[in-house]
Amino acid sequence: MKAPTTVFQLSKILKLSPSTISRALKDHPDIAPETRRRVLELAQKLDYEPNAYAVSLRTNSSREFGVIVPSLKGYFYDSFITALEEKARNEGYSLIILISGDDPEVELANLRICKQRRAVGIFISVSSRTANHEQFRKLQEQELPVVFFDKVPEHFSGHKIRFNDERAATLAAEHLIQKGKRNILALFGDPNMSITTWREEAFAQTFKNHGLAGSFTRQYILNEREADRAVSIALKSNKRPDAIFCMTDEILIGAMKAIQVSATKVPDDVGILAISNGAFPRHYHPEVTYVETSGIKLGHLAFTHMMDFLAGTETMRELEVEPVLVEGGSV
Amino acid sequence: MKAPTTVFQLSKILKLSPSTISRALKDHPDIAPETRRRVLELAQKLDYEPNAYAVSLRTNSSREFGVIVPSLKGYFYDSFITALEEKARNEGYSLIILISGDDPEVELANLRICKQRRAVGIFISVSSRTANHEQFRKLQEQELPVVFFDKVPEHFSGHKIRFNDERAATLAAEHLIQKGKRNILALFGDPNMSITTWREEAFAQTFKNHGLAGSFTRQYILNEREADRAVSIALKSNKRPDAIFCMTDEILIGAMKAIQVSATKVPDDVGILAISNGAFPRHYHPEVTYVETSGIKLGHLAFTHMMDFLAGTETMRELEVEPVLVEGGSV
DNA sequence: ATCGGAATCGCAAACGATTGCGTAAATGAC
DNA sequence: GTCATTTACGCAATCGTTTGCGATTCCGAT
Repeated sequence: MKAPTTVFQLSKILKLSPSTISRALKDHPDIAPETRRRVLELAQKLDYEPNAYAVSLRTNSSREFGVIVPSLKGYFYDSFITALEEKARNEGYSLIILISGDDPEVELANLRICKQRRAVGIFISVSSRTANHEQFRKLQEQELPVVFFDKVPEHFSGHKIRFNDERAATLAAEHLIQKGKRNILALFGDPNMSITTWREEAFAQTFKNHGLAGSFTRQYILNEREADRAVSIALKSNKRPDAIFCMTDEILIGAMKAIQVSATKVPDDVGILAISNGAFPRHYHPEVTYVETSGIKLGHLAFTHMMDFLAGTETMRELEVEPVLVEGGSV
Repeated sequence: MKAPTTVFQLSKILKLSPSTISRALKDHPDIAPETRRRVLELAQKLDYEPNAYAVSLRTNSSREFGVIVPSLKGYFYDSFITALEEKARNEGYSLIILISGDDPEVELANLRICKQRRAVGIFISVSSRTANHEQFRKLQEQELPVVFFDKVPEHFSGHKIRFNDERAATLAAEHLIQKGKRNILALFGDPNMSITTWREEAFAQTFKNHGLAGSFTRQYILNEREADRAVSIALKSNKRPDAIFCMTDEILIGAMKAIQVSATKVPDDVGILAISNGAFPRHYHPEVTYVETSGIKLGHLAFTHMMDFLAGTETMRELEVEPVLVEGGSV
């Protein structure tokens, strides 16, 4: 790469000092209009762009946030990041996006990168295998704001932005109850993940509150294929479920594959309801009714909270996004 | 944020010069083992991380790439970026990911950010509305390597990494012919996009080469809903197609919705074949046969080429990823 | 005792932009 | 014409790290 234009070069050409160039470029009142015009003109002509490193070093402010996610797939983080990026760009910030691949080692390395880049703040969805919170404690000690989102560490206090999972599961359960479903196959995710526990308990509690504790059968599903198999078996059984609840998009996809194989009609033969980011449910016909856990909303809230905290108008808090029911035609 | 530890602080505490600290931290042979040990120990204790801005400013090398994409959605860019990020991280580089939202203005702003950040190189999939190539010419003038990928500008010469679209369409056509399909509904995308033209021409040519020019009906589809409607109508017509070809994932999704509504059986009643990144075809049952245009492969090739060019072992070139047919059970 | 040469470490100048302070010239008030 | 103020610009330090060039000590070899 050719050496980019610098203020010094501009100053030499115009026979001015670097100070004057710098001030002219940022509309400092000390500069004569005619001088400013000449500077801007030459800067434009020579394609001058300020060296972000020099600026950040001198002003000691980086204007960038670190974003650490386990993966870009999963149809959630992409929308979260999209929301974050848009808001950040509008405020003059940019993002360092780092993918941990659900590996605590890489996650740690990524945190170091954020520190080296002097990020003003970090957004992180922790890897599911992250057990040690020592690094987060250190960051707090150094007063580098860390906003946890989606997958938040349970036994560590900090900024947390997540969905109200209990409410999501409750909404789902209530809708199924209201639609008269009394023999539901409820598919939950990994029972070792706290998100599963929360959703499952709220789901069960809702049925119990309606005196319908026996209206659903729960099953734990680790991946798409397992969902496929579970639903496939259930549909063939003699007491076929009248509705299927899918805790995640992944489970929904597996379930829908099984339904497509069978001659089962949705929603007449069996109802489907999922908790989802909102993309997949629309891929089917009829569109699947779902409780929305929107990455966009989460991204907006996370960014707003970060900015407020940086501005000093907010304290360390745990915030929740309220999910809403989006009716398709599947229940 | 608290002020992070600096070499200067370390040097004061250890009564050494900053030079010695700096050298000790990077295993310079001039440093005595005992001294190095003491420095590393204190650095560890005080959580020292080098200021990336100061390093980049001094060494004049940023070790980061700019990545500009129209969007993160669409299940293609996410995999491309994932591939890029992994390779970059392994080489000690990181990515500045910028989303243009298919807006040429934002795209331009993003390019400026890359320049200000002194990115070593830029990967960009240009917005479909980008008509002016002036900015790219300027970048070439400044010898800042720009690698175009996926959506590459047609009338501008530069590094281009894209799929062999002609081959993808040819593969698709040949597979349909081989399977005996003679009444195909071929759904292409926006006729104003060059990618559509390439795929369409190769598709048509393949049929012509087999003396089967009349075996398919082409239709242009701008979005998912249009695909849904087109297929829906076609399936009800008295000369129902024996196969449907979908040029993109978006079209596939719309087509599959229509198929789910009808009582049509795949592949017995109608075959389905798509050109896809590979995620969606697996969501259906039977899994949809597709010609793979893998974001992962494209990402790997783009990064490798960028590194080779930077190393001087490659020249400005246009490279293509060869698509492969992945058989599901839909044809 | 002298000398050559490792082995260690420090000095100081960079990298590019910003900014408090100082100063010369221009302007205004009287 | 004098003095005070404003206008417009320059000086030089600074951010944190790197690195070429010395400088010092210490050692064994002659």
